[in-house]
Amino acid sequence: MSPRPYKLGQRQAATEQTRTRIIAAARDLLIASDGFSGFSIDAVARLADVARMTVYHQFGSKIGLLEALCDSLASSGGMDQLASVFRRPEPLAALDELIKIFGHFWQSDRLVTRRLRGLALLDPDFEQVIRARDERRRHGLSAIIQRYVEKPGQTVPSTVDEAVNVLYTLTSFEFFDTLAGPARSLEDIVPMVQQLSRSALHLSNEHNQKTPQTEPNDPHERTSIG
Amino acid sequence: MSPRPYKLGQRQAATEQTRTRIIAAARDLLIASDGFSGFSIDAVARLADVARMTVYHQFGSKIGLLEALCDSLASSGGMDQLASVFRRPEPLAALDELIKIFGHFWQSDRLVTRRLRGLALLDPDFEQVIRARDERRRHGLSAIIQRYVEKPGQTVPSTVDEAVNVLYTLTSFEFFDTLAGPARSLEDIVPMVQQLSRSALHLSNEHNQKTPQTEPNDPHERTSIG
DNA sequence: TATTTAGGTAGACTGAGTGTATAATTAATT
DNA sequence: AATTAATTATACACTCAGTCTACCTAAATA
Repeated sequence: MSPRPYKLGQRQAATEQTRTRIIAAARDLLIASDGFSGFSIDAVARLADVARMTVYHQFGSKIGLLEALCDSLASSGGMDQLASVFRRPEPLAALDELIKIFGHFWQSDRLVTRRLRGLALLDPDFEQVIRARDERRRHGLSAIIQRYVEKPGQTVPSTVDEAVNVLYTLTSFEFFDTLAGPARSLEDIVPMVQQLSRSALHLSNEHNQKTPQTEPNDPHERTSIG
Repeated sequence: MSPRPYKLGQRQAATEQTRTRIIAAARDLLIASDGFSGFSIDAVARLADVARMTVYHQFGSKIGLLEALCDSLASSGGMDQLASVFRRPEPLAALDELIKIFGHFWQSDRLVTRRLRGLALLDPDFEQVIRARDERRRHGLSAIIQRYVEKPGQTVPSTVDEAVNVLYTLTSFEFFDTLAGPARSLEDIVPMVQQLSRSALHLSNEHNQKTPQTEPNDPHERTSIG
């Protein structure tokens, strides 16, 4: 009755290869197929040359497969380089590099990422998968900005949260993707995002007090740095 | 054989009411249901208290129904107020008001809009519906910025396109939605977007020449307005 | 009033897709 | 040689989109 101990040794390699082949097929299908139609477990299995049941056996469900695809994209998209960002002593240089790294990441599988994020807007389960990863970016930005405000010590914590939130938005995939549009390469817009982020930081420093909800009818308000 | 001429008079009112009821049901279902699952023609028909065939008869397909929902949202979301924007003589005031109007629009049916835009990322047919509307916003921004640069006459057209593109991104639903997050009301972030847009405009004016692709290792680069 | 038109309905049907269950196959492990 | 786990083949229940046909009904027309 008691199950005999069993370690898969050589078999694990074959299993990993099967999983990799299925994930690659899922990625290819998301790129090739028109949108999300045409992306089915059946089509993935056919493209990966495995039985449909194997996909379910390895990933449990469609969402499970796409979650594994997310992991795969993060590994191959240079997300591991993020560790070097937090070793930089200068916060603004770290911010610039973080923007650059994420620019490359968003670009590396832009179509696939777009589809995955579209699905996250429609499926609450999958939304949590994406949100968890986004929150890691927010946490990284928070660490950078914390060190940034520690030097002059001029900003209150609530304003720090606001600044982090703006940077979080400016470094989102959606911002990169919309800004790049159909023509601009994502590498071309990295400097734009970097400059916008600097501007946002300066704005956060200026407005330690809440701006009153005035009518925006006066275009002559001072916006330059005093 | 030749069909007798037929004008629907009283019947048109009843038909309009049916369409309105179906669209309202679709909107409610997108809000209530978990994501996009649970949104089916059958569910919409049941909630609107019509036969499933009636939905197909009126809207042709699921995409057709959602396209009609887009029209309905634009009507009820205050998009008609955009006409007053372009009558403003001062471009920057017009920009501020455009941002304000879109802020209210994005907020008015935020969940529904999010689902619709998520679907647009997955379905190429529906993507064109959304893209066409977004391009109208770009066109409006372009008109404003054209008048803005006519006064000092300092910026070259290619830079105008870049400035319009940045403003297009800053006024996108995705930017508002990400910036607002779960806690901030969209009305609270309208001033942020307005200030970021001003900053982006100033950056566009400063950088008529392309910035070289340097390593972002120097955090002491001048970023203030000289 | 009789006829025509068109919106709305009912029901059946195809086709595709997800997810589950069960048993059989195969190869590595014990 | 027995066991374990991956993979497979097959069948099943269920949902959904979209199409088709026939029908009912009320308004419009002659």
